[in-house]
Amino acid sequence: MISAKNQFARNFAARLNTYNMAHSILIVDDEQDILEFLSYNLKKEGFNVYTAENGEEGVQKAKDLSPSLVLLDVMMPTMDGIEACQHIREDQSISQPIIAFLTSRSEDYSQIAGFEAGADDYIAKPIRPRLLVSKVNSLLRRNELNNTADSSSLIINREKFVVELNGETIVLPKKEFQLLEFLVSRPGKVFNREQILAIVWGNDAIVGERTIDVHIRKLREKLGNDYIRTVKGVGYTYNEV
Amino acid sequence: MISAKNQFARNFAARLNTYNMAHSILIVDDEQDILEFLSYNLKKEGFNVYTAENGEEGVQKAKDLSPSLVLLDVMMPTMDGIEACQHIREDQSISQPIIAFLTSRSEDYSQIAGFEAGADDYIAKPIRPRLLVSKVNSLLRRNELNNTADSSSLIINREKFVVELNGETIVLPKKEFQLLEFLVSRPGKVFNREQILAIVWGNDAIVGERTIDVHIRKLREKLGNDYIRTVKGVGYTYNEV
DNA sequence: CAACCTTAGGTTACCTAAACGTTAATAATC
DNA sequence: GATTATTAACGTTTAGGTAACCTAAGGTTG
Repeated sequence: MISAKNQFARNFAARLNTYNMAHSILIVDDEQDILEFLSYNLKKEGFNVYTAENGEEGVQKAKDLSPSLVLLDVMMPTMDGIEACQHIREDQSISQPIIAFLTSRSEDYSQIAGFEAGADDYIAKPIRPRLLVSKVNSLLRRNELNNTADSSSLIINREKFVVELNGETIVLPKKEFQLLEFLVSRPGKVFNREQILAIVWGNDAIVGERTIDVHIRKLREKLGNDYIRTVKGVGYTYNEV
Repeated sequence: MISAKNQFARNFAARLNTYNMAHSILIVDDEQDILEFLSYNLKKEGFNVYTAENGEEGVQKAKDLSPSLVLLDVMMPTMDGIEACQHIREDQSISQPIIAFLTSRSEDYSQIAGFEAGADDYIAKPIRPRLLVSKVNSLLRRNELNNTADSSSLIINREKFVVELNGETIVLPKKEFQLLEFLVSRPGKVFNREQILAIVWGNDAIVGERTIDVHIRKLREKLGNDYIRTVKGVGYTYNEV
């Protein structure tokens, strides 16, 4: 039997997927067999996969195809991954994708340089398919929440793990951050307690009813009372002021 | 209207200027065919390439042309590479370039002597074009990173494994330095333990969880408590004060 | 329409365990 | 042999959870 929590979590995830209609991923690597290996594994998961064989081509395709995620090999001829990453990050006409590097061990400089160049994460070679897929999913999921969050004066900065409200930076503990992130993911939508528990606390977590209230209260304490509205008997919703 | 391709071409060219074309490289070697081979491959990448056929000429051209990088053959008549390197390093009127030696395999002594003379790296013969290019890029990038005096008062000197904080020079052991270097690569970004381990310790290293904490503590001991922020359950981040 | 309940959520203070900090001793490295 | 890295053991902090109680909204009843 599927629990109500599980059910909701799956529905919610499904809906997120529908919105972006099968994410597209661009893989940039000069080695043909790695391209094929990654392609195969990601296509199997239902992603739209594109490939490029060097940095230059990668930047061009990032521009043309607007992928959600770019997997960049560091070592490449013509234009290496770090340079390509810089180009992508600096080009305003490119709808900024998530960028993850593919690195072999002992590429000391390049790894740090990679983050400095604006990468979000890295994936270490040799690549294990399962880990790849789970990492890719987690990266993409993070992006969905990010994208919907910047319409108001409240900016959720997942990278820095802080919230910016009217120019003021607020540091939040993990759970409070996640709860706010979830509510903000759909401004105006009222989430019931069951849904909040399923997403923020996880399908299996068993916490009391008051727990949510307390976290809501702490958020209100920090943000002001106007952002999170209680709909009695239904749930909570985030509203722009 | 400007086509996407045109647009890209212009952006791309502009960036080549910033990243590559600004760099000039001086190659010093007595063998004509090696000069040509290296020249060809580096010119193809858009670098400004100059050549010299012995140490004396190399020092002179380093002075006249102010290259960003000098590739020095070790074994040369008239004045060998190590001597030339010393001359370049000692001459205050030369805007100090990055110096890399070209060495044949198992010239162990010369490599050590080379570093003593002030070299930054060495490149082993026989030289593979791809590796050459990526190494050259990496060296030039390292230099750029070095010169990028961060907006804050913390300056990382990768050469000397030293950090300058408010004018004060702090000597850091390797691991502490690497950890700090990594965190500073993206001020504000919260790195989780997995990422820290992978980049600073290497993909395969298996060290205990407390190891990171201890190094963080040592850094805080030396820098003060305000620079590295803990995000409980998430990771660490470097923040300018 | 008072007075009374009922219900859902708000508030506070407190407890606990996980996560992190610290120290010192040992191992590795240079 | 000295410096640096790692580990283990223990101390500390704090985020997260809970219980107990409070309050407000709204419904019910005489």
